[in-house]
Amino acid sequence: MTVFSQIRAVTLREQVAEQIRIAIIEGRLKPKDHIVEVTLTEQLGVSRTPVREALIILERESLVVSIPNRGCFVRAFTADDIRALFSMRVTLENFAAELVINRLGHQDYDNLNDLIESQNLFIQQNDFKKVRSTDMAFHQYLIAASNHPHLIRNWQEIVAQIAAVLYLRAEGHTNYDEFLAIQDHQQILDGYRVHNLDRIKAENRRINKRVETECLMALTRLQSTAQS
Amino acid sequence: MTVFSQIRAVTLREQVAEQIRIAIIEGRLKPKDHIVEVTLTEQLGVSRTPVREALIILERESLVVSIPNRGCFVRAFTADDIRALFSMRVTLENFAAELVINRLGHQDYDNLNDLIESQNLFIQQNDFKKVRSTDMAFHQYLIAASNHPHLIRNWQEIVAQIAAVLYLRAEGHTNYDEFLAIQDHQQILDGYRVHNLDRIKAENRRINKRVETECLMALTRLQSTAQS
DNA sequence: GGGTTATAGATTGTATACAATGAAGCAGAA
DNA sequence: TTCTGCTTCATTGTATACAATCTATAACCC
Repeated sequence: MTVFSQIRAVTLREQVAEQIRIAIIEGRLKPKDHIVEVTLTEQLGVSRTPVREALIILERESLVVSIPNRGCFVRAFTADDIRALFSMRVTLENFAAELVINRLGHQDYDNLNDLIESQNLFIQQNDFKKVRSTDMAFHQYLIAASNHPHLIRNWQEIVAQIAAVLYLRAEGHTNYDEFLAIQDHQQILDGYRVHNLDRIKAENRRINKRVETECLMALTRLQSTAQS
Repeated sequence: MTVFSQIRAVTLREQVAEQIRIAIIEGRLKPKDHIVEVTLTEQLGVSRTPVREALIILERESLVVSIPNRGCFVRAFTADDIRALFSMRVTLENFAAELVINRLGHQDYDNLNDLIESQNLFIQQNDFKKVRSTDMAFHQYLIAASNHPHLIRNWQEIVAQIAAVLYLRAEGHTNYDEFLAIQDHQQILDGYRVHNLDRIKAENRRINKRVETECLMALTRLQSTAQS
């Protein structure tokens, strides 16, 4: 059918944006950090123009905050921000559920199940970077299946921001049960298998509430240690 | 209480973005139009840098499409795009309804009612520009009341895109009943007054479905005339 | 000392120059 | 004719220079 995949020119500004994005998500750039353009210029080996343009992109994604004539700062999330993020994520994922519940087939169920099993394996191997990405891939699969451009874009933005706060959980809430996520995903998959929309929605709410709580606890913990 | 309101420096790129945004929404820039940077440079009296940066912002808002080394083009909406826009708008407005239904008070009901009456007046005066902005203000009031940053941002993006296709309706579907919108708004307001969430959601679905249909009809009409 | 004003340094905002890319048209060969 | 390759031109991508702005520090006055 399709022999070749689309070729897309990738501009410098997008590469720069991706690098900064990853640095924020992985916590190498911390909240409130001042992002100085020339510093990135030197580290990335490009001129200021693509750096500036990348920062504009990231500002639109709410990963950085730009103050005119002052500069760019890594976004710091408040408790209210975290609550807003998760409430929006539930809204979007439940919308996705409505769209895809009658579109998924056996192949999809198998693919989703494979992701769950992979994640299980990675947990046992203590490879938490892959655990995170597989976890993400599970949710992304459902969102992508919606084929709804705005849903996909908005969800990705929200999730990137959540990822940026999740590193807080990793630092603060050191020892939480990774297998809970496995059970969560299985519950969701079962909901799709039996075409029970309400069950899926309830699961989404429950799961996101739990992760939200973990994030909030990590946040307060970090804030109290920052004061001392 | 607060004597002064916050002063916010406004950069050139934001002013440029706003001008282009309005031009697209008002239909002065038409879908598929090639936006050449130097042309805007001359018309706006600024250099290419802020123009470029403004175009990056608008690309993130999906009002223009940027192809590397080719340039920026005003977004052209397909039928699927329009359907996606309205389905997302319903999702967001229903989410807003959940958030604000128990927060609105008599003052809010009065404000919303004033907006409905103003719109009624503007219709009778045939001042359709004010009709549009008052219509928008009604919905915006409800969204803003949610105080949910992501909801507000996502909704504004969606609505800007809808506005960009609504001018199609104005051109294609010349004579539709402006008073329908008045009735719609009254239905929604009544729903809030009696705290009936399901009724509000159903109204939102119904209203957006109707406007979506009008947009789709206008789109097919314009496409058929474009061929001839 | 408390408070205001100058000054210096760093950083961002804007303008412009140069490099790279792609589209269109034309010429020539199969 | 139809395809290929070349050339030109318009336009975007990137780099850099200059202007405007802000922060902080120090000098100054009362």
